[in-house]
Amino acid sequence: MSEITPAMNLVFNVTSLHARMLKRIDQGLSVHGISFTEFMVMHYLNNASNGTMRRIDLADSISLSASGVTRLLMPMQKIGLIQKEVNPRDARVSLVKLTKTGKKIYADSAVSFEYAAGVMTQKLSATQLVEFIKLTDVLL
Amino acid sequence: MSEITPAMNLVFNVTSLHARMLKRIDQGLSVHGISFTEFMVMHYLNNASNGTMRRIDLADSISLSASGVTRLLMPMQKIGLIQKEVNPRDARVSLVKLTKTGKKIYADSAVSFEYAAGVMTQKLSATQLVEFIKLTDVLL
DNA sequence: CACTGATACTTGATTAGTCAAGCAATAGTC
DNA sequence: GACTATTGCTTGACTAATCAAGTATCAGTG
Repeated sequence: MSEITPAMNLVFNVTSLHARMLKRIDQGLSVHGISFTEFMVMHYLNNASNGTMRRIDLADSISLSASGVTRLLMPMQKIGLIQKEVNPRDARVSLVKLTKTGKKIYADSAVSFEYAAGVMTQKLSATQLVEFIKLTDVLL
Repeated sequence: MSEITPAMNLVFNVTSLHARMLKRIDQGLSVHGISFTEFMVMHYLNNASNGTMRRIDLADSISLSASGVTRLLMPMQKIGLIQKEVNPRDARVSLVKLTKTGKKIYADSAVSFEYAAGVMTQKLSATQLVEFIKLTDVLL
C-alpha cells in the first residue's frame, strides 16, 4: 500500500534504536542513582577543558533546552554532584563544575555505561561499529 | 582524560541524531497538526493487514508503554483520526483503525515526512543510506 | 554615554510520557 | 468446571521535558 523510502526507513529505525538504547542504558545506570541525561552532563563536564562549562553549552551538548538544563542541574547540585561557579568576566553566566563526589560517581557509572554500550553493540563487528559511527557523524 | 570506546561513542551519536531528527520531523509535521508519535501510529495502522491493530501491538511498534498508547490515542479519537473496534473473539482487546479523515491526514502528512526525511539525509549517498539502515537493523 | 538588541539564565504553565495498581476477560490446569 | 495465572487495557500520581515570558547583564552603535 505505502511505499516507504530509505530515508523514511532510516528515521524509523533510528527512533526505535534510540528508544531501545535509552532503556538499556538507563537500566544499567540506575544502580548509581543517575539517569542517562545526568550521565551525559557529567561526561561533558569531566571532559571540559578546565572542568567547567556554561549551562548553555551544556544544553547544546546534550540536546536539551536551556530551561531543561536548569531543571536537570537543580537536583544534581542538591545531592552534591555538581557545583556552580561564577564567571568574573560575565555575570550572566553560571559555570558548572563536577564536585569531588561527582567525579567519583562519574567514574563508577562510566564503567556501567561502557559495559551496557558494549553489550548493546556486540552484534556489530569492530569495522561495522566504526562504519556506523562514521555514518552518524555525517548527519551530525 | 577519559577514554571513550567506539560503543560509547555510538550511543552518544545515536542520541544526538535522534534528538535532531525528532525536532526536524516534528517541525515538518506541525503544519498537519500532528506529532511524529501520532504519525507513527497512523503509519502502522495504514500498513496493518486488515487496517486494524491491537493497542498493545501498536505500543510495541512505536516503542511506547501500554498506558502511553491509551493517552496518545484519546485525543486522536476525539478529533476523529482513529476509531475503536471491538474484537468479537476477545473482549479484552480494543482494536484501533484509521478513519477516513485519518487516512487523508496520513496521506498528506506522509508527504511532509518524506520530504523532511529526505532533506535530513541528503548528505548521505544512496549506498551509504542503505548501509546505515542495514547497520541499524542489526541492532533492532 | 545613552539605547537598542542580543545573550544567559530562571520560572510558571503545560505536555507527553512513565510506573504501579487495578479491573475485566481469557487461557491453562488439576 | 472451578481456580489460578496471564493478558489487554485504563487510571492516578508523578517526572522530565517543553515553550513563552521575564530578569539581568553585556556588546555594539550613534
